[in-house]
Amino acid sequence: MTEDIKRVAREHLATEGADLSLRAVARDVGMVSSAVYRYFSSRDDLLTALVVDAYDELADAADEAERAAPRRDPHARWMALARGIRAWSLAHPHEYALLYGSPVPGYQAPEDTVGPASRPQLLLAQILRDAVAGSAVFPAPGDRLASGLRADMVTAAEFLDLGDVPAALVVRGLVAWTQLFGALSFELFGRFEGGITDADALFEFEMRAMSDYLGLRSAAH
Amino acid sequence: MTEDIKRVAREHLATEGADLSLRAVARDVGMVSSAVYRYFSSRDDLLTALVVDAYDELADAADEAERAAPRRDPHARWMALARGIRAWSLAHPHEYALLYGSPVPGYQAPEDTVGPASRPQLLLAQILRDAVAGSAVFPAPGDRLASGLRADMVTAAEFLDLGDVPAALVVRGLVAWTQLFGALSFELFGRFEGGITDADALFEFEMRAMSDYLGLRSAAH
DNA sequence: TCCGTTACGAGAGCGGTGCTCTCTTCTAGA
DNA sequence: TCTAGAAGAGAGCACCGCTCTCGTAACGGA
Repeated sequence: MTEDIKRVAREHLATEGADLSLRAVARDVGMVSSAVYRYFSSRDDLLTALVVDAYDELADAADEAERAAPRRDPHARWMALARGIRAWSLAHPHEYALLYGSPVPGYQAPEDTVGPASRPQLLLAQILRDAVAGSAVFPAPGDRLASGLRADMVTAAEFLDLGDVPAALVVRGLVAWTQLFGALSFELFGRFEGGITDADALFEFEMRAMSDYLGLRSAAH
Repeated sequence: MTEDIKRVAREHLATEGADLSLRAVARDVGMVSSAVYRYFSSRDDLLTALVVDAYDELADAADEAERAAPRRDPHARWMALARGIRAWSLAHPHEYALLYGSPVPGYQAPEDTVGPASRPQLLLAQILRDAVAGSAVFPAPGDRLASGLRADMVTAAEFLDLGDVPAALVVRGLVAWTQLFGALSFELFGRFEGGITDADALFEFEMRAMSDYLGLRSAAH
């Protein structure tokens, strides 16, 4: 039953967006609204369940896309990861907005979303780790990091299990990650409406630029 | 009266966020909800007015910050612009979400927002134009642009009145712009909660990286 | 001065929302 | 067979956006 409600809610999410109505979902399931509260303690609770599912779906899709790239080619893996994330996001714009858009008013993402939320980042972390281990990354220039920034990067490196990845590369990974989701947000939230017609080409350019910025080596690049 | 309503609505926006209630605004103004409809034909109409105002405020703040930087130092101007945009955004998180966050469900930004929406971008355009005119930019490497992407950049260059700025630099400007707003969205939408403590330092690093990427020359850089 | 027009606001009401409370029914286990 | 608990129904509360009607006050022209 819980799965039934989530399924219908996902459909509503896909068509109407984040302002899904618990009553409408209940109607579609064939229940009265109060009955839904047997399974979800509130509308936010239902939303949280969808958020967690969406993170997992995104991570699965990205993981699968990334796995198709040759293991020893970090550039190809990065591009595959980025394309995989974008493909899922374009196919699920409302879910994307839920995950990476403005926070739903009055909705505070609870603790149990941070685990799933970090899964996509772990995929990039793994690429960087493998690249460093396999010497498939050009040595990062000696960026001077402010002490607070360096400390944050060390913490992040521990959290993401980035063994030998230097802090200077970690922060560059964060820059690339920011670029990726900035690009997706621009595209999905309609900021390209007036002007950009070839969003595919722009995205490819951006991700290639980030690959260069990360210093990822590639067989054919 | 219209200004009165907008003022109160802005206050509500600052405290509650995008789900502002027309009735609550009316109460605070001292009117009954139906009276508000004399001034705004719908809640979306009121929201649009706030959006336009917010774009203008942001552009004004960014413009003022940018003007404080030396005219012939494009790096300093870019950093000042970025810092100005960030400062306004941190001071007005809900407005930022309204402008650059996920689209409000069921709300379609009407035509009259595209003008104000392009104002901030024009500030970057001016920096690039001056930098090229004053030879204060390292020649952009010969990035190969896909034909569709090149065409889009030419169109954008016309729209933004970028005279001699080459397409390869225009697209880099777009990359930097994307990075800027990606960073702000991450910060403002709470994606830094677990880990980043020195957001200032990270932002400085990112914007400096983008300045390098753009090839902006600086007296002391 | 009188009258008609117009702007402005109040009020009731419609259908929708999230959520709570109470009540009934149904089912599984002792 | 009896009982405890789960599951759903229904009514109701306070809120929402929005529409319609009505009263009032101000103003301009004859």
